[in-house]
Amino acid sequence: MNSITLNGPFDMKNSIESGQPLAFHSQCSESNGTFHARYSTSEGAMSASYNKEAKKLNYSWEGGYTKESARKEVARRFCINDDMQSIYGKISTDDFMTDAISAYKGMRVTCNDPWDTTLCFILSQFNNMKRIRNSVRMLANSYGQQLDGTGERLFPSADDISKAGISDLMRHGAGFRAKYIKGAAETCSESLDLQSLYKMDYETAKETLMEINGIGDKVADCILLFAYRKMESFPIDVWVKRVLEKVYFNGKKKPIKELHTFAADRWDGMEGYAQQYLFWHARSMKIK
DNA sequence: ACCCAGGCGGGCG
DNA sequence: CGCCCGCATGGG
Repeated sequence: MNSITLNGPFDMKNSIESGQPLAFHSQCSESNGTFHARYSTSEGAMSASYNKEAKKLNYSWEGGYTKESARKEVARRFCINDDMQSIYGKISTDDFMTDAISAYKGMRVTCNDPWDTTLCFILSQFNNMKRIRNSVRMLANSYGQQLDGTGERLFPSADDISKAGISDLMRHGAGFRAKYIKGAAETCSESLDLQSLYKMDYETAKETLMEINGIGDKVADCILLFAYRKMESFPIDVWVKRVLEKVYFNGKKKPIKELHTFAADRWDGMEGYAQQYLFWHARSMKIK
């Protein structure tokens, strides 16, 4: 069994279930304290589990991975080198944040493939978590490449989706977002190299993403955070908006623009991690 | 039955 | 430019 020993705190369950891309395309189970997840990528399938006592992240794989590339995938995916103490030092600005951190200590902002993240978060608009999961599963089953030897499907690539018809995409769970994911898939397989955004600064990368129909301020920030890990990004959805207004503005409604400025001032350079803890704490506590 | 969901683009004032 | 509206679909 291949494994990686972790130093800092790690909460695999919440890293996956907290509404990040893995929440939409992994299958999870839990048995006597060990959390297990299986997820597909464009190259193959990965099985990973975390043993809290031993602090070991165990993994195995199928498809186009080598021993080295598999290890790299897991280490990168779960961001094992994030310095959690330093991050917590930066974002534990008040009681609400310290509560969130203690509730989900070790939850990581994971690192995901740009196209996977783009597809997941275009699907997320005006949608709920369960339906997003089902949509991704249906799209993978219909359009993803087959993993050799199994009936399992890989995550559908931009090329796979670009070849589908809009009405078929609609029927496979995308609904009115079908035209957006097809357009994005065409752009990403023809004219825009998503790899090129890694070397762009936050603002430029965001402008580039928002040129795609169906990607607005919030979805762009999600892609920049969960794929490119640009920590200045601060996706503001209904939950984050509500919790910010409640905790920091005495319940007063504030425009998105002002909330972005607030976050940038308060969690300067680590807004992304702050958002993930705010979001998941607010959701779990059903703060409205 | 009825309400709502990790927003977005388009149309209007 | 800001505001407001409709949007496919299925889970609660």
